[in-house]
Amino acid sequence: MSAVPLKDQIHKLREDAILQAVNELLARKGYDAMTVDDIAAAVGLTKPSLYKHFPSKEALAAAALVRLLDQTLAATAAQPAERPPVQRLRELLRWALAQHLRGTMPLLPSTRSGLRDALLKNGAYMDRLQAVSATLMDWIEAAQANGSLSDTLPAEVILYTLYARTCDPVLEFLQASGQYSDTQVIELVLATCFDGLRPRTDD
Amino acid sequence: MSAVPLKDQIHKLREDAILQAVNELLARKGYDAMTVDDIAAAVGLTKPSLYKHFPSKEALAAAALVRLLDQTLAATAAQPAERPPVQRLRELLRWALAQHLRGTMPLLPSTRSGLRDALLKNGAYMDRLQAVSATLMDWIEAAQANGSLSDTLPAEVILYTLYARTCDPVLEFLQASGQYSDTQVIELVLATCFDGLRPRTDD
DNA sequence: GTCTATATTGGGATAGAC
DNA sequence: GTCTATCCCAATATAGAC
Repeated sequence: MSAVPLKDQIHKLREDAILQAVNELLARKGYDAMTVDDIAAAVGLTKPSLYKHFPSKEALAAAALVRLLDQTLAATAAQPAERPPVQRLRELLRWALAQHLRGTMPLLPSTRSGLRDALLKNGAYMDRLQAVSATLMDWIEAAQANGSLSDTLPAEVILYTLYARTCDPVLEFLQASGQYSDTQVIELVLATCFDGLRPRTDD
Repeated sequence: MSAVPLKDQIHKLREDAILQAVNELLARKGYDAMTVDDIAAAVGLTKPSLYKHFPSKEALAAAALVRLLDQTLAATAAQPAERPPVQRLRELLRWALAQHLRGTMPLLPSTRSGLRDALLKNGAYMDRLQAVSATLMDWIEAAQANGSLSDTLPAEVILYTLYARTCDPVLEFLQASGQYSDTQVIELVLATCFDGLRPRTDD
């Protein structure tokens, strides 16, 4: 157990604040529209100082997304093992939707952001994405096995669908309409995702 | 019946080809990453020539989206009136998803594209969006009334959900996985949208 | 490791010839 | 109404002083 030098702790805290700001900017403006000046202003630095911490805009965004995936991993680990798998999935999506509404969830998939190629080559990012996916796939297959998720859908279709809901524009539409509380928006999206648009005669 | 001058017909055809190219580029790269040079190259012109047809990049994108909404209106009008409303909605979504997979459906909502504000001030665009929405809302309410769509969901939540599915990243994920034909991808997304992820004990 | 000042490039838009 | 050549600004990135 070596003591962590105070200097490094401060350094870590500062970088964490930077990455948090990046995530919020990514959520609000997207990668292309977000400028490095935006980030610097948000965190109270100047551009060259930022470049002392991170070598490029891409690296900033990648590090911010890695941080987000770490938070996601923590959120999965926080799910009680005794909870039924479909409930764990539902709770995790609820958590992600809440992040989205709070403006701290950048639109992950966003195929056409120039960022995508860089992420695919980023080992730290891909490792964590793989880890999250593996956990979710376990839950999905368990839920299918016990009849609480459709087993006519391939598991990966369910996985992708859950990822996609995380950055569903419906959230912003409903929030912008001003007719629903954040909680109501989340429950509505959860309902359309798990129950579909057609009426349920069961349950 | 006044004859349309040949010159105007040619002009119309050329502008239509331009807008088609814009829609494909919007679908593939998104508004920010799409350059006016890209458009010019795709349609075999140079940049200044493009600017003779349209005054700005924003105007190009807006006109392309108006064209898309016109096609959407035509697709709604093509739905047989005797078909049940939920079937009309399903067919229309099927049509839109096919457009998306063919690479001709730009991601409409995309909140954070600088384009959004311009569109909100664009009368031609907003009129058509309003027209499409009005038709869909009629269908949705009719489907809720006859019990084929959930009436516990507000109609506008269903409307927004259908719009959102149109640019669902799940489509590209599944297509990229290479495991499914385009038809299968469409049917999978239709199923998750209308039936949800939980199993159906009915039907 | 922060700043001021600057290099450089990509890309939207235009001038002016034909 | 198409082209070549150019303007110009925004934004990434860096030099160099402190």
